[in-house]
Amino acid sequence: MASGYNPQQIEEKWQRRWAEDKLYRVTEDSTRPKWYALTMFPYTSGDLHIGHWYAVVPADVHARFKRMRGYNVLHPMGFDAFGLPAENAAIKRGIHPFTWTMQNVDNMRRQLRSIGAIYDWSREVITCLPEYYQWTQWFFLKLYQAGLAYRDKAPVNWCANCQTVLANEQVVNGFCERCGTLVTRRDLAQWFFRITKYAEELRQHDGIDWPERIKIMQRNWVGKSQGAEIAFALDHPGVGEKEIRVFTTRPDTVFGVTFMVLAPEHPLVAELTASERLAEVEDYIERSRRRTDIERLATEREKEGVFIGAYVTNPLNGEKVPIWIGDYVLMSYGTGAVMGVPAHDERDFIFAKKYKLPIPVVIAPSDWQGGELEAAYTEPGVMVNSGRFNGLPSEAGIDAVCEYLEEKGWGKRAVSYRLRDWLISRQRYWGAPIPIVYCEKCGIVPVPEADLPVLLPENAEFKPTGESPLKYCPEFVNTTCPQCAAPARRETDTMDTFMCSSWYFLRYASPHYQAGPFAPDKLDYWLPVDLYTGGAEHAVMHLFYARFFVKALRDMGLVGFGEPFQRLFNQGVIIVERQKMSKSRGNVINPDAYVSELGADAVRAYLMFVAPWEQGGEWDDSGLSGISRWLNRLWHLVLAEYSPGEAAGAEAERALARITHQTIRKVTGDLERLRFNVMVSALMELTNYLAKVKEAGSVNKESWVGAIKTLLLLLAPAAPHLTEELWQRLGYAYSIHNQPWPEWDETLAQDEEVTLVVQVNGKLRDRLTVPVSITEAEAKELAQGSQRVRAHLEGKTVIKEIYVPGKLLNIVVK
RNA sequence: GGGGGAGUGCCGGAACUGGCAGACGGGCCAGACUUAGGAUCUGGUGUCGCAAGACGUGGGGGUUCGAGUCCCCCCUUCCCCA
Repeated sequence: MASGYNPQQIEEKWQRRWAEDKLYRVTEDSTRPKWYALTMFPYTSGDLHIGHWYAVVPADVHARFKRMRGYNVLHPMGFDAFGLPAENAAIKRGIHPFTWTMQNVDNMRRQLRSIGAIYDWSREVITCLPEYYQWTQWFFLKLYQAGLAYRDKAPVNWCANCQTVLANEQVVNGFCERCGTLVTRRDLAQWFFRITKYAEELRQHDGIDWPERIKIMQRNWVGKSQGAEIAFALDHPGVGEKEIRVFTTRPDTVFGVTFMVLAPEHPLVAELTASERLAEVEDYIERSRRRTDIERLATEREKEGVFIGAYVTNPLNGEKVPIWIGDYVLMSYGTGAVMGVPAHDERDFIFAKKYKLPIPVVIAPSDWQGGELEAAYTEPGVMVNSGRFNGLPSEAGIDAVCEYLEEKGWGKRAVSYRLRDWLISRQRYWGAPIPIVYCEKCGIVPVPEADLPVLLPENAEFKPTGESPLKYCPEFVNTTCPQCAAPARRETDTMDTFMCSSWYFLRYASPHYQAGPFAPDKLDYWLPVDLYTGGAEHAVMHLFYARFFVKALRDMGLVGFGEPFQRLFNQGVIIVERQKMSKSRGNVINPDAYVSELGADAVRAYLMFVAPWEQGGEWDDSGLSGISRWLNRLWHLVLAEYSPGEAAGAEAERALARITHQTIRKVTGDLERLRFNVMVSALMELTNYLAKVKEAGSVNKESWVGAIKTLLLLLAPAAPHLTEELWQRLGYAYSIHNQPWPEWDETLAQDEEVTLVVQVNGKLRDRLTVPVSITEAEAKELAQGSQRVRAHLEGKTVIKEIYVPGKLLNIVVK
């Protein structure tokens, strides 16, 4: 009798052997179709928990399946290694971010190896190494040259006491984390990428296979609205500006404007404020500085504002409109000014009620009697009190008003996006330095490509200031101007880490290429990514930035495609005790103990089985032991001596072939559609069936051997170590992972008999086992012969009979 | 407030384009083998009912010969945006 299943031994053994043989080493091969399967690379946080496994294992199973189906599969792995936690570790524990990060990489790489995936480790990328971030900086320069990178002022969190910039997480309830001083917002010159240039294209997802909800989220993120930009005339002594422009989606309501609201930081506020209002206005501006944008926009918050004592004129009706400031208007959206139409906008309605501003109706509800409104009416209606437009339906009015505005030169049709440019400056150490030099004479000077990388100095001081530590590193800051050689200063901010992950999938094609970020021929072979999998939390940020990057590179002629990820799939989340796993909750499941006790193969199979991949589910030890039992049973079944019994015969052999081929068909389809849970259950069913066959000895040796072989091949992607071991023990040639995927024969998979359901008035009355070839007439006759069916037909007239071939007969009676 | 999911036995979940609800696994119950069992094997397991049968996929309505599946309303819950 064979020895027992011992995953500890065989898993390590095969992992070593595969590595020695370079079994999963990938090179370009024009004779096979390529398949680029990418899993989002992990952040180097320290340990892989079971959630990481959940992201990684089914992706590996699918990649292995593709490999067996004859594809040349690239399935790489790497590490997203820059970012704040490394710097916090430096501050808290006095360990250098590089050391901390690389220790984590070592540990995570070890854990990832224990999974037994087909990663080609020679292609690993680590974003914090100079050989990588040199190209991150190179891309910055390319974007700068293309006019897609620019410097502008943007607000940051500022602590007046510490005299420093704070990161968002250092602001606790609006106060400085350390000294408790109220945090205000202050403008700082920072770098932006002009992602808004691609707003329209980023809304479209033509030709790519992405989940509908991710596409919707991205469209909402871009936030396109159509409407008009309208100039309200300004005539204010001593002010050069002659108009204030507002964007509105409702030009049909312009006759109902009774006030205008500017963002408190609007540049005209200082000039327009009447002296007697000054104190109140300044006080209001000061208070709104302390609020975050999210607070300012919160719908449940009371809308507040202050009249500044100035007016504009409504071009359509010539009325004087008082100017207010209100912090629910943001400078960064639209023009930083909105028109107030209280009768037809909820926020404006509340605002007008509070400050007793008039609320004239200009869009009449169908049942309107001319009275006052109880609440804002935002639906379509008929235009009233609107001069020449009276009587027009409001939907048609939008167009008519636009037409008129354009004719008179008072405004124009316009599109407004919610999307803002991407702020990439971080006042942090652990990131790729922005390759820019500031020179007294030459101004902003990009670092020449030949001088890359701009290395992060090792000896930076980590003060928990929130300000870039590079600022206090003279060897780094002080340099010479690349243009005029005069003394100059380096940019001390580093780049947002989303920048590193916006192009890493390009690097895997040629990770050691030194003449550029990628070798063009290799890129052409592998890209775009065929299947990209990862968590849905990256729906907007990472996936959005990566798409922007690729589109920008396409327009520079650097890549030949406009979408990086052909198909996107989001797996669900593994939860523990009904809660999301997190370090702070202390409910993180580390897979190492399970791997050493039950084996990686059992953990792999369990994660596939626990729930549909896109859904995720609860981690449950007892479910895992069920899988372990199955693999054990399978092990003994495969290695057991098989001897046909006296009852062995052709019918049972046909039945076994049928089940086997049906299983091939099912498993193939399930893997193709990433339905791993049902794939595993199909393999369990086949195992159970084989156990019965074995017990009965009902087939000849050849049939048995063939079925076992198929079972192993079908299981190989899911349980690579176990199947490799059994494959070898059965005497087949190494490696099972180089075998072609089994094909099914549709004829053999065909059922000979089916269960015909007989219903009377839609209620199940009998089940008949009939040959598949049964005709409608035969089926009806058989049904009539059924005692149980007849009982329900007695004394009734048959009105109609519905027959679904091979499935069902429904007799409708009265 | 807007957008998107999800509600099926005791539990995780099956059910392809409407056609046998509950596959597979866990748990539980009974039995076998055992010095022992958190091992292994066999059988059972939606609810009510002795049975025939009736009921049953969050609730209510609808379409249909037939609805877990399609349509409308409602409830619960999760995620994203505000």
